[in-house]
Parts: sequence; structure tokens; C-alpha cells
Amino acid sequence: MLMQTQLRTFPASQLHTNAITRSAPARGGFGTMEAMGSQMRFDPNEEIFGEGEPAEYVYKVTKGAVRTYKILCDGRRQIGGFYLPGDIFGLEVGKEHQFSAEAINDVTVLVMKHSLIVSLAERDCDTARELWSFTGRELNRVQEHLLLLVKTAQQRVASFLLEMSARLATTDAIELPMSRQDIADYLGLTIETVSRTMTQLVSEQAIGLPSSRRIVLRNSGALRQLNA
Amino acid sequence: MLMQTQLRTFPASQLHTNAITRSAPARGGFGTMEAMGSQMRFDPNEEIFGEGEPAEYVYKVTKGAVRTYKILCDGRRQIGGFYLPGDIFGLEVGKEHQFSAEAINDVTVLVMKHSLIVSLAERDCDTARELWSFTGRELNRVQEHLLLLVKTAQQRVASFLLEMSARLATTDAIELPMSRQDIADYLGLTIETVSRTMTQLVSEQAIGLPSSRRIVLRNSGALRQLNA
DNA sequence: CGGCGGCTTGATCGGTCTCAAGTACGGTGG
DNA sequence: CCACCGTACTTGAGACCGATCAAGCCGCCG
Repeated sequence: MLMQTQLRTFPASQLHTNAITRSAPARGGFGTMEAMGSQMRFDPNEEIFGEGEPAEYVYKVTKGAVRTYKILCDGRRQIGGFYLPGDIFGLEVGKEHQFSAEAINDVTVLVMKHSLIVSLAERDCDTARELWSFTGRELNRVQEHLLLLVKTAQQRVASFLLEMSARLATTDAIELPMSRQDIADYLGLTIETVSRTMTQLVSEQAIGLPSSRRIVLRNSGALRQLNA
Repeated sequence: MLMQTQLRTFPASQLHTNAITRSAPARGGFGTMEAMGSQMRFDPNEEIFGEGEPAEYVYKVTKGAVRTYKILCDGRRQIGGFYLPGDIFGLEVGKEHQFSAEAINDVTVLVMKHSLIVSLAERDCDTARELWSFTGRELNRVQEHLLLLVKTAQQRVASFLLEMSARLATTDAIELPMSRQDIADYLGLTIETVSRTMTQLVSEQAIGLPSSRRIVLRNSGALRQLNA
């Protein structure tokens, strides 16, 4: 059982087999720290860490998508954020993780020891500044997310699509990694409302929907106008 | 007009007359920094700073209550937080204020130069750590606020009352500094719904309401149970 | 005493949820 | 190759919660 708990957080073979896999020098964010990371893989829906667990590690997505979430008292799930390649997650200021984290699809992350980063920050003020800056950006992101939740369903979905477009679009088409349920739980809506709203946006020529996970932004101005 | 902009942020006489008023040595939070602060006063509903303005100063409430907010595209106002005596606000990681801030009632704050704090943090890693820690607590607060917004009206109001009780109650009775409109804009509800929900909680014996701003928690267990 | 702002209460409307089918897609086995 | 299945998604009908619109009430101050 002690085994199991460890396994859930750091599945099986990974901690040891993959610990050897050193990462290439970093491009963006947390410069030197990334040199210390090792790679880990997670299957779809696999837990990466759980709410309340000690925040031993910090993660950077190299492939796939991650969701963080809390289960509310009434059983609903609130998604706190989606993390895509290049994004850092699991970096806590306190001792424990405030949210749980799961892989959405096949995920590869770079793992760094929290304690190493913190102790480095105690000597190196640039690292300290970087930590502060990261948490500040996370704060801004959550503020934006909060503002979403007081809008109408159409506005929430439109904002979500624009955000995803900005984060993972190379063309005007995007391939969503997450399910309708994930989107719903992020936006504080039901799956049915998300679905209905999307078809509504299709009929308004704002988006195209060649398949349920594939979105084409036909009129991003109209989407933007719903909020601005 | 250049005058006016300045006046709106740092009203009239204050910057010069009060800059002399040195504060006593600090007890909690931002230790040494407080020694550098000067006092400022604001009238009810007076703007302390505006969204998008350069974040030149950091504030600590010594008396009264402050709200931060954004005006949404549709004209509604979303309140980001309430700041009570002892609370720090206006500390940004970036260059600009993300929210506007107003005095709710008669407010006295301690003002510190943002640039001084930051430059201190560049040399002193303890200060850097304190900045990070502050932003981390702010992040947790906003996360909690976000979770509020996906609950029912009763749950939101109950959580709000419990939070206020924890923050400003000496006995089981609390004197709210903010109006129903402020509460509504914090909880993402209308003033009518807040009012109705309160009377409902009265009829359920969960609270007493001797006057509209005065709340007595009669059965805080029941309030807590709405969320837990 | 009159007026005004903040709060409460009532009646109705509308958006989102709930419950219930129906449909598309991918995988598996015959 | 097709039949079958399970899962994810869409669509529909009705209920419900909170918003809106509209009075009315209370406390405060002139």
C-alpha cells in the first residue's frame, strides 16, 4: 500500500529507468533548472499527482496535454487549467499540491525536484525572481479564468476557443486534446451546454467543426466581439 | 489634465503632506519594507489606483476596507477581492495594475514604493522569498474565489459570510464594511439574489440580521455544511 | 416631514441544467 | 469485410435557478 501510493504518483518503472534520460539545455523559462530534469511518461487519464500530496516535483510538459482539477463537495469536477507543451505545472509556493493533475492523452514531462529549485533560489536571486514571475503569470491566468465564469455560455466557449487557438494553433484550425467533459468542467458548464453552444457557433458561421475535436476559426472577430 | 490623472491616483495634498508620516516598525509580513512606508487616506468610493496604471506603489491597509475590481465588457463589475486591515494589495509582478482599487469606507493605507521593494529583493533573497510567498497566497485566494463561482447562490453567500467571519469577527457577530452590491459583484450574483439568499438563511436560523450590515452567525455548522 | 439611497420583496422571464434519446466513430471479433 | 459494441458527442423537452423588471420598505439626513 505504501508501494501503491508511490506508484500512483510516480508510476512503476519510471522513476528509475527514466531518471537517466537527461534533457537538452532549455530554451524558455527556468533556464538552468531544466538541465537537472528527467523525463517521465504518462498514459491517458493517468494521475500525475494528487491534491494534498507533498509538492516534491515540478513538471514541464514536453508532449501532450495535462489538466489540473479539484473534485467539489457535490461530486462535480472543476478543472483549474490545461497545460500544453512548454507549460510548467505543479510548482507550489506551499508544501502541498493544491490541485490534482492528470494526463489528458499520452504525455511526456520533464520533472525537476522542487527542493532543488527552491534551494537554488535561496542563493540565486535571478532564480528567485523567476519563481515569483512564474507564480505571477499563473495568478494572472487564474484571474482571467475567474472572469470567464461570470459570463454567458456563449462567451465562455468563445473565449475558450480563442485561448486554445492562441496556444496551440499553427493555422486557423486547431485539434483539441481534451474532451467536451473537460471543456465543460473548465468553463463551469455542462457537457450538453458546451455541445449546444458549439453547434450554435457553427450555425453562426463563427467556427467550423469538421470533427468533434477539430475546430476551424472562421470568424475569430465575431468570437472576440462576444467578449470585448 | 495631467494634474487630474495624478490627483486621481494620489489625491491632492496626500503625497506630500503625508509622506512625512513614518510608520512604526512592522509586526507581520514584509518586515523591513514597512519601515519605509508613508500613510495615505482615502474617502469612501475614492479610487486608489486604476487598472492598467503603472504599479508604482504597494499598499497595506491599516484601517477600513478596499475592493479591487474590473469593469466587464457588458458594464457589469467583477470584484476581485476585499482587503481588510493587515492585508496587502496592489503588489504586481508585472508593470501594471491588473485591477482597479477603491476605498469602500474611510481607509488608511501604508504606501511603499514598488521599485524599492523589488530592488531590495534583488539583493536580499529573504525579501525575494517573501514576494513569492505573497503572490502564492494571493494565487490560492483567487483559486478559492474561482471555486465559489461555480456553486449555487446559497453556497456562495454562505462561503462569503464564513470567510468574512474568519477575517473580521471578534465575536460571532460581524459588521460588514461593504454594500450588497459589492457582495453581489464579488459573488457573481445580483443584489436581489444576495438579499433573498440572506433572508432565506435567516429563516433557516443559520444567521441573524439585526441590521443589513450586521450579521450574526447562529449556526455556522449549517453554513459550512452547504459547501463541505 | 420629505426625500434619497440602500435594501427587501414580488412577479415574470430566460438561460442553463437535467433527463432522455439518438447519432457518429473507433475498436474488436467473427 | 462487416456486425457489434462502447464511448463520446449531439439533440430534444421540460424543470429550475437566478436575472430582470417593478414596487415597496427602512433608515438617515436635510
